[in-house]
Amino acid sequence: MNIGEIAQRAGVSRSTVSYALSGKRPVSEDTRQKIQRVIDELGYQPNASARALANGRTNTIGLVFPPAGNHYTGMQLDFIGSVVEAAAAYDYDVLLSPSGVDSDRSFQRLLGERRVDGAILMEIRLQDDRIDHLTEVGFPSVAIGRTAQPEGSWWVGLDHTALASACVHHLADLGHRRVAFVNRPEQLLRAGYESAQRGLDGFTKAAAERGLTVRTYCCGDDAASGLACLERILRDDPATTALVTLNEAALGGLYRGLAQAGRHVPLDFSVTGVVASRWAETVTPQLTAADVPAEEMGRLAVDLLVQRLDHPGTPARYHLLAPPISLRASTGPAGTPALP
Amino acid sequence: MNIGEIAQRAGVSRSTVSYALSGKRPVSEDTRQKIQRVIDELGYQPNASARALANGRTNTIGLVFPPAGNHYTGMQLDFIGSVVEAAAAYDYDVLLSPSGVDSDRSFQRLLGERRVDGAILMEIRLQDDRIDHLTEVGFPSVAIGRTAQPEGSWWVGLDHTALASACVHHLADLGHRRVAFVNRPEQLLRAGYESAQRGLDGFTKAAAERGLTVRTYCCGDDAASGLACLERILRDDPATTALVTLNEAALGGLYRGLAQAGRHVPLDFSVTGVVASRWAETVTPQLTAADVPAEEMGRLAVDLLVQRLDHPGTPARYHLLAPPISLRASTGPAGTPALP
DNA sequence: TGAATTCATCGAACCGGTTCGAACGATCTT
DNA sequence: AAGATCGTTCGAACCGGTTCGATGAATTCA
Repeated sequence: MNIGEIAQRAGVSRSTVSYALSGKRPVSEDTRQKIQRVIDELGYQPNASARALANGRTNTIGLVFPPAGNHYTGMQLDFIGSVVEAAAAYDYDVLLSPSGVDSDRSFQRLLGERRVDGAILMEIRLQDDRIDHLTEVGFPSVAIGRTAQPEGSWWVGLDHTALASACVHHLADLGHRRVAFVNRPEQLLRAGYESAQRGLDGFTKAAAERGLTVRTYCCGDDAASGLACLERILRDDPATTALVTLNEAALGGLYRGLAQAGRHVPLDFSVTGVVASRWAETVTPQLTAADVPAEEMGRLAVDLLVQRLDHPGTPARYHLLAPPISLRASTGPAGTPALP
Repeated sequence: MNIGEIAQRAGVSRSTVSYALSGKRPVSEDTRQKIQRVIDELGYQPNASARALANGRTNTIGLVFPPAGNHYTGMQLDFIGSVVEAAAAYDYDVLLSPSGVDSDRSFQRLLGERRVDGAILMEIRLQDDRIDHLTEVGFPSVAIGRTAQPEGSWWVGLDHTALASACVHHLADLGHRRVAFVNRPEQLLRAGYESAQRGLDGFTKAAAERGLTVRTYCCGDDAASGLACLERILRDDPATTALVTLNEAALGGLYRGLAQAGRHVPLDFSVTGVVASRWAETVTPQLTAADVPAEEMGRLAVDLLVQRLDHPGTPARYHLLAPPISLRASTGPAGTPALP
C-alpha cells in the first residue's frame, strides 16, 4: 500500500495526501479528515526509502564504534544505550557501524551510500583519520572523545588529563608515595587512543608534581590480564601501595591479584581510577573513582548532532566534562608498608 | 554524483552502468573497464535509499532490544556486538530499535516504514505480542529466546530449564540441602520473561526431585539489590549454604553480601548460576556457571535470518543451546553449617 | 459586474537507482 | 545473399514519496 492508493480511496491527488501529512501547505479540514480516515483504516505508513530519496534525509544517525576483538567494555554499552534512547526522542533511528579506521568498508558505506544524515563516533584517537576525513568533507558528525586538535570539530569529551590527575592527588593526599598506573592495552595506547594517552599524561605530570615514585603498565581488557598485571606490579616494586586504573574490564582481575597477594583494600592497598559508576559499584570494596558519565555523554552527543543537522553552518560546539571523584571504599591512608 | 553522471562520463546509458555494477546482464569487457575507471576516479557509491526503493531491499536488519530503564546487562552487550559483526560479514547493516512491546512506536516504524528487511528480537517473553504480530504478518524475524509456543517461528534459544536444573544437580551432588534462587527483577518475571520463568521452573523442579529445601527471590539488576537480596536470604534461612543466580548484574552485590556476612566462597557458601563467561571470570572467586554463549547466539541468529531472507518460504528453523557448567572456583562441598 | 485576491487542489517533474523489452551490428547458417 | 542468432547497448517505465507551478472556484474589492 502506498500514497497513491490512499489518494485514490480518499478521492484526492497524491500531492494532497502528502501535504495533508506533512502540513507544508494548507489542506481543508474536510479532506484532511477524509484522508486520515483512510489512513487509519488501512494502517498506512509512508515508505522510509522513498521519503529519504525524495527529500535527501534518512532520519537516521550512524553510531560508529570499534569492532569487537578489543572486547567491549561496560562504558561502550552505556554509550550505545544512551545514544539510541536520545536519538529516539528526536525521532531518529540509529545505525551501527563497526569501524575502527577511516578505510573500513562499513564506514565508507555509511557515508558514501548516504545511509545516515550524520554520525557519532566513539573511541577516538588523538590523530583520527575518520574525523579528519569527516571534517574535510563537511559531513555532520560528533565525536565522543577529543582529538589532539579538536578545534573546528564537534565533540563531547572527558577531561582525562584532569581525571587521572585528580586520582593522583587523591592518593598523594592520603600519603601514598609509590603508585602504579594501569592503562588500557598497549596496542590501544600505541594507536593513540585519547583516554589512554591523556590519562597517562595526566597521571605522569601529577605524579611528578607530587614527587611520587611511579610505574605505568598496559593491561589487556579482561580479568586474566588484570591479575597478571597486578602480579607484575608487586614483583616490580613490592612497596607499591596504590594504583590508578583506566581499565574497567581488568578491575576484577586487579582485585583478585591483590587478594591473592594478601593485600587488603583499602587497609594496605588503595585502588582508584576512571570507571563508569555501575562497574565501580559491583566490586568489593566499591571503587573510589572518577565516574564516567556515559549516559550523559551519549545524550549530549545526540543533542549536538541534532542541532548541527537542524542548523547547518552553526559554528562548532563541544562539551568537556570533568566529573569529580566519588568517594567509595577502595582508598585509604597509606600505612607503613613492609619494605622488602 | 549519481549513476547518470557516471553514465555520461563513460559515454554509455544509465542502465549499462547499472548492469556493469550488478552483473545481472553481460557487459563487454571494454565498457566495463571504461565505467570502472570513471567510478574509481570519482569515487562513486550508489545511493542506498534509491537502491532500496527500486529493488525493495534495504540490506539492513533491525535489532530490537528493550529500552534501558531496565539497565543493560553484559549479556545484552555481547548480543549486540556479535549481531552487528555477523551482519557485517553478510553486508548487512544493523538498525537499533529500543522496543519492549508490539505497540512501541519505534517498533511500528521499523516494520511499517520498511526500514529493514528483517529483524532480530531480544529479551523474549513467553507470551510475546511482538513475535505474534510478526509471525502473523509473515515478517522475517528471528528471536533470541523462545516463546511458550515457539512452533512455526524462528529462534535461537538457551535451554534455561536444563541450565538451572544442572546448577541444582551440581549443588545437590556437592551435598547442599538448602539452596536459594536469585532471579531477575520481579517486574520481568511477572511480565513473563523467558529466562526468568523457565529458569525458575527448572530450578524448582530439580530441587523437588532432589528433595532440597529452597527459597526463591527476585532481585534488581544492580549491585545494591544483590546485596540486599543476599541479606534477606540469610535472614530468611541462615542455614542456606548455596545459591543459584540468573542475575548477572547482581552478582557483585551477592558476593559483597556474603563477604559482609562472614561467609567464605566456596568454603562455607557455594554460588553458581547462568552467566556470560566474561562476567563469571571477573568476580573472585571465579564463578562456576553455565556460560551463556552470547556471541554464538548472536551469530546464529544472523545466520538464520539471512537464510530466511535469501530463501523465503523455508520452514522454520531454530537452535536450542544448552552449554555445560564451567567448573571454576565458587562451589564446593557443603560443610556442616551451624544451624541457628 | 468585472478584476483582484485567496484558498484548496491537481498534474507533472524529480530524487537515483533497477529492470524489461526492443534495437543494433556482427557473426553464423544454409 | 538472405535470414537466424548472438552479444551489447539503449530508452522508457517503475519504485513511492516530495515539491513546484498552474488551475479553478470562492471571496473580496472597486
